[in-house]
Parts: sequence; C-alpha cells; structure tokens
Amino acid sequence: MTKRGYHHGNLRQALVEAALTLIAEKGPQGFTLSEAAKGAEVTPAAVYRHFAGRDDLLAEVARQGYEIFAALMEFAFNDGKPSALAAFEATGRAYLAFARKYPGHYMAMFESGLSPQAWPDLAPVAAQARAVLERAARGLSQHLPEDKRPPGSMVSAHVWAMSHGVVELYMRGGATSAFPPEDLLETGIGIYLRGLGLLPPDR
Amino acid sequence: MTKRGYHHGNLRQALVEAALTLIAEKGPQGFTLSEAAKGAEVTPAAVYRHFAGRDDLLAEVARQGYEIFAALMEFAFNDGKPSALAAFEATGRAYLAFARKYPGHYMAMFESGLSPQAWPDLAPVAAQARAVLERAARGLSQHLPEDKRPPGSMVSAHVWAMSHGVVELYMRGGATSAFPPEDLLETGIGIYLRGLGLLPPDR
DNA sequence: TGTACATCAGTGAACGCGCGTTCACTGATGTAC
DNA sequence: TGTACATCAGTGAACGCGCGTTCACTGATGTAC
Repeated sequence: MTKRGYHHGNLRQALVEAALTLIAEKGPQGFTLSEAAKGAEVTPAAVYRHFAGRDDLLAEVARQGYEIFAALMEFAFNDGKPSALAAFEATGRAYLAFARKYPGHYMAMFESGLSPQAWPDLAPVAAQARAVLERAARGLSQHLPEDKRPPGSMVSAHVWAMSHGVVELYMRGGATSAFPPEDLLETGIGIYLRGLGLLPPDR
Repeated sequence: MTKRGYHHGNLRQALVEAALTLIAEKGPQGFTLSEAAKGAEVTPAAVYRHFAGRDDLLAEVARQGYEIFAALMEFAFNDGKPSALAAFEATGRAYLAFARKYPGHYMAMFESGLSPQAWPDLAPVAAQARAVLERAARGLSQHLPEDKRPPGSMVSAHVWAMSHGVVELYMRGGATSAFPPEDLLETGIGIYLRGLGLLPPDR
C-alpha cells in the first residue's frame, strides 16, 4: 500500500477513506472531490477513473456505511439469542456504537442529503439494514398478546427515531445533555419497552 | 412593502425571509448569501449593511426560529393545563407541527451545523425553548412516586430525541415509513408514557 | 527470455462558475437653519 | 417654505478562491509472440 509509483494500487478505496476522514472532520458538506483527491495524493482528475463524479464517490461512502451498519446490527441481533429482548437491546446499543465509531459513514448515510432512491446502489443495502431492525422488533412483538401488538415496522421506526435523535442532538457537539448519549438511549428504550409491556413495570 | 425605490424599507427582514425560502427549498447548505440577496432584489453587497456576513444571516434565521419555536411550545404547554399529561402531549404535537410549518427555520436551527455557543445571540433563546420542554416533563414526573421518577431533563431529552428523529428520518423525503410522522410520534410517545407509568398499561 | 504493443491509470493544464467579501461611489432621506 | 448638508442604505465593479469537470497527454503495467 505504501509503495506508490505512477499507479496507485487501490485508488478507489483510498479515495473512499480520504472522503471518510474529511466528512468526519468537517461534515458531509465540507467534503470536496478535490480535497479527497488531495488526501489520496492524487490529481482531482484521477478521481474520474473510478467515480462518475463527486456525488458518486459520496454515495459509495454511504453504501459501504450501510453494509458495515447492517453487518453490525446483524451481529448484535445474533438471531434473537439469548432472548428476543436481549437481542433487541443489543441492536440499540450497536446503533449508537456504529454512529460513534464510524462518524464519516454515519454522516454520509444520514446527513449528506443524498436520497437512496436516486442512487440505485444504495437502496438495497439500506433496505437490508432496516430489515435487521424490523426483524428484531418483530421478534419482540411476538411476546405480546396479538391484540396489543403494534406492527414490527412501527416499533422499529420508534426505536430508530429515538436512536437517530440521540445521535444528532446529543452526540454531535451541539446540544449538551447532563447524560451521556449511551445512557440516554438505554434509559429511553428501557422506558419504551416497559410501555410495550415487555419489561416489568418497576425494574 | 411593495413600494421600492432606492431604499428598500425593511431589507433586513426581507433577507431573512429570502433565506428561509432558499433553505426550505434546498437545505441549509444550498443557502447562499448571493442568492438570498437576489431573492430580496438587492445586490450581495447590500447584505453587509445588515449582517456581518453569510453565517450571521443564517444565525439570525435560526434565532427567529428558536423564538417562534419557544413561543409555540409555550402556547401548547399552556401552563400545564388542563392536565400535566395533556399539556405534555400537546407540546409533542407542537414540535412536529413546527417542523412541518417552519421547515426553513427548523433546518437553520438543527441542520445547518452552526453551534449555539459560537453565536452569542443564539444560546439564550435556544435555552429558553429547551426550558419549556423540560418544564412540561417535570410537570409530568411529579405524578410519579419519587423513587421511580426520572429527572425532567432526561424525560425531555428522550422526547426531544424521538421527535427530532421522526422529523429527520420520516418527514424529510428520505426514508418512507408506512405511518405518517404525526402518528409515529404520537404512538411512540404514548408507549413511552405508559412505560413511565403515566398511562394505564392497556388503553 | 526478450521485445513490441495494447491497455489504462494518473497527469497537468485549462475551463467556466458562483461564491463571499471589499471598496469607492451615488442616490434618497430627513434634519437644521 | 425653501435650501444646504449630513447621514446612510444600496450600487456596481472588482478581487481571489476553490469548486467540479474536460481533455489531450504520458508513463507504467502486463500480455502476446
């Protein structure tokens, strides 16, 4: 990787990584094709050998993010073991861990403003990530009497919303809370699960 | 307002409104000092009679947003009447209504990336908005036995996070859910409140 | 093993563009006398 | 009421900048013979 003659070796991925660093540092809008090229020690024009343009590179960053994200959630879910509840809570923690460990990916996915439907490569892998969360939510719901069972897609939407809100409001510099984001999400989801009837009313 | 000679009349506010339109249309990063000037039918240089620069104008948009936001929340809260619970739920609905009716303000406040601490004018009015939510949450918590009472700041953080998450994920074009954002937030907060022990376990 | 040649990844210069910001200015407004 | 003048809001031209993108090119690589 360090040898570098006229040919780079793996410029495509080097550009993705340079973009990640930039996005994590300055936000998805501070990211620039030219600067990414500079980060990979290459001329801006070289980027066009591998990507259709600026947005295409950004979309690839997001795509890789969704893949990592889906894999992490899948791993945390662990086929619903040891229990649907434990698996669900693990996915919640995994969400925040992903946002913390992969800020560049997270921002490209959720803060860059590029829509999954406009980028064909993005839609399937985004759907896959969402599917894991929904599966976890459905697993949970099955322990509820059928007439009081909200749809899995609704439960997962609630949890996703709260997780995303915690990331955006309390993990990014902006608003500071008295509570660490991780605690905030854990208590929030705990209360929510109790509301679903899945935790004893007073644990 | 329509008469327009050499002097504009109220250029300052006209610029704010032009900025709002731009932000609502193209997001907070699509907003440009030059385009805002054009929107107000004025030369870019004229902006500097009223604002220190691009970011200063953006901050003023956010500031006005926080003021409207705080007022709306205050109105919805209605001093905790008719009940702490009803008032709390009303603030939740008001949050979403604000995001829907004032998209430009909302984006300037929460998606533009300008930090309240960097803009001295912003901090107090942002704190004021947050205070309303916290008051509503504290009012709620008082109906709980003291040993099971989470801090008001925590409850308000939970609700704020879920509200913001619903706005970002399901109200902006991006992810589409089977449920309208309003329903999503109402059911989500309902379940959460049940988890707090403030709603009967099976309503 | 050595050489000719096709392939193709990256270069370097150039482009047009819109940006934020500055500056000396000018035209309208309103006040003092 | 009329005029001189200070004030100041907006103009218009100019700036330097970095952007994304294009193009003809060149140098390295690897394959065919």
